Amino acid sequence: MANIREVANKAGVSSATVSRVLNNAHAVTENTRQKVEQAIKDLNYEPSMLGRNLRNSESRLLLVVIPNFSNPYYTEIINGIEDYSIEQGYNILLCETDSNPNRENIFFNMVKNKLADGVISMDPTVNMDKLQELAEKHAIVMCSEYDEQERIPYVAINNERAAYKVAKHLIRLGHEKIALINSDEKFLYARQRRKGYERALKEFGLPIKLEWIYHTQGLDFQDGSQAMRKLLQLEECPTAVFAVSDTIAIGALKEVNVQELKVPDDIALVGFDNISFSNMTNPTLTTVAQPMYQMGKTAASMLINRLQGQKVDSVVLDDELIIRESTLN
Amino acid sequence: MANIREVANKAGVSSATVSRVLNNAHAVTENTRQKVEQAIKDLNYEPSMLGRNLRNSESRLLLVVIPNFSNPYYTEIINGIEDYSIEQGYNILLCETDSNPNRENIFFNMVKNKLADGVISMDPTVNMDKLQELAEKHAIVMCSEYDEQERIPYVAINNERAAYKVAKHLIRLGHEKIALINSDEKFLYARQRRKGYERALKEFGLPIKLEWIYHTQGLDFQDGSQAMRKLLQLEECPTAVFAVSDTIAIGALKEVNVQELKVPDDIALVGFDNISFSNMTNPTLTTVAQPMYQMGKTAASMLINRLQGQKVDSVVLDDELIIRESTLN
DNA sequence: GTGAAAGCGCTAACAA
DNA sequence: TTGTTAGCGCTTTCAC
Repeated sequence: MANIREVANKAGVSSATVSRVLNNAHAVTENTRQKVEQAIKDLNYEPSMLGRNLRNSESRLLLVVIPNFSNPYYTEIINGIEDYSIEQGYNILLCETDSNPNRENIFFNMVKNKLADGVISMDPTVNMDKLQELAEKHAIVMCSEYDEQERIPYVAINNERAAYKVAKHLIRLGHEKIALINSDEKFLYARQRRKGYERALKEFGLPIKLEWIYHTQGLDFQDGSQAMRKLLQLEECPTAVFAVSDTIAIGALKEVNVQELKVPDDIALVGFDNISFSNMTNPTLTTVAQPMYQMGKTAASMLINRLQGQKVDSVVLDDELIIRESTLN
Repeated sequence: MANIREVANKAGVSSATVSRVLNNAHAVTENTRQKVEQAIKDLNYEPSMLGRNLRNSESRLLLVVIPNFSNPYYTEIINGIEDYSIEQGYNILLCETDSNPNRENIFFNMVKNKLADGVISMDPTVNMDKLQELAEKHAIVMCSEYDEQERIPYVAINNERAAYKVAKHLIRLGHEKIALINSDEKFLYARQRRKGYERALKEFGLPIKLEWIYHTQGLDFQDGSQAMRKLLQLEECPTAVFAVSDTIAIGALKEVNVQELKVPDDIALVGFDNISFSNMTNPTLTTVAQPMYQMGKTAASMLINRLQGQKVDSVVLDDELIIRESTLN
């Protein structure tokens, strides 16, 4: 692969001039420009990003950190991030931590090493202290999950309000025994959604029973199935279940089917995230849609603005309750 | 952020020695090593990948090209690729083409630009000629889909045989009217799976009816629903359907449910890929499991071996028919 | 408008 | 064992 000097030689100019042509600098005669462009074509030249990036000390690579590829929740967000980034001349490096601190370290080092310019973190299991430390010297934006002390700009929805809406929807349908399948409350979103759930129950004078609040280990289908199994074993069985993720809700739905009960007749069910599968289950799943693509785009634009020296503020977007068969009367 | 010279100054050695310490070269006294390591700590130094990569003219970044994030088929493969790559000190850059030639170009340019060392292509819509051209100067491995002329090493399963097994399974259950929901036969895997399907039918003396072979536009749920709708409108309705992807099969299942028919009683159904959702549907879906994680690992190891100058050969792995409720008698 | 030269941070060949 | 030096490919002053 040819380098810039070979192009310069071939065109009979200096490498500085070639560089000017490459970067659309104005101070180049039309004539020289054409000679250079011809040489570039002849030699099939492609400028090396490595050299350029070293010189400019930027990589134009953005790190996107997620806990896990297999949660479809992230895919639309990533689409949004990627579309915006590519449009702005950045590429994204998708990093899966598996909630493993070692892998997290590898990725953070890439930023310290200048292999990436900034980070969009969507990992709720992230070590906030380390992220915070990184944020002192590097551009970081959080998406979905965020730092409660708001030291790092984020884009998210109002989880408390969304959960409140879900619970209220169930109450209006006449349910009085409403269970919550929550994930680990070490996650901010989990604490917030629980708050919203409890606020609605209180507001309508319903008791909050601890045995109706189940905490899963993870967000896999099995976690949902297991949770539902436990809830169905209770003496006083709930008539409605709100799961804080669609994957959990789908696992729960499976368990209801296995036990030959019916959704929504025996048990109403609500999920969260509106992943594409939630519309393919039988019955289809009532859920909360986050504006995922928009969140991704917003996160990317915040990060890139930040890299360009602007100060950016956090953004809270609107969610939407999508009512489907799993909560129809 | 400190650079290597500052560390060298602080430790009272030359930058070459610091470099030796960083790269675990043996020719360093324990004493010097300690001084250097202390200086590194004191200055909070992290070596710049940019400088290192330029010098070594490698990026230790591998491009993984997929058509679309939202097909869960790819997630396990990517896990395999990523685990192996990280273990070998490479990182992966996940690239979604959306089957858009422009985006494909962007990614290929990253290789030409030295921003990535090699490519694992899983995109069946890839422009084979361009990929072939790239392969002349760069390390490329294909995964799942491959070049029929075998000019580029690949890892895949035997699609013809897998489809044959599926059709035979349905025939043994007594089905004689077996439809195929295939994707576009511009894809090699689609042509191969059709061949296997037809071979089984022929072998058992069943006619191949063109109206029972439906071609979808894409691999989304809707494509499956639409295909099933058409098949159910036929005068002579099939009693079994083989869909070449789980996403299609799940869409098809949805349509069967909508029409208030029963799987497997009215229609038996088989998918392909064993995505995690295929075990969550009601009924659960019979499908073909590709050894996805293994495929990913294999593809990564082939690529890295290639980068290290070895010659690599294509690999064909074994698949497995997973029989679940959608084809139970 | 163009070229010469310096330097981004690192490693490797060679010398000592 | 360690240091000196050159150079990876590019951009950007500063001259001219």
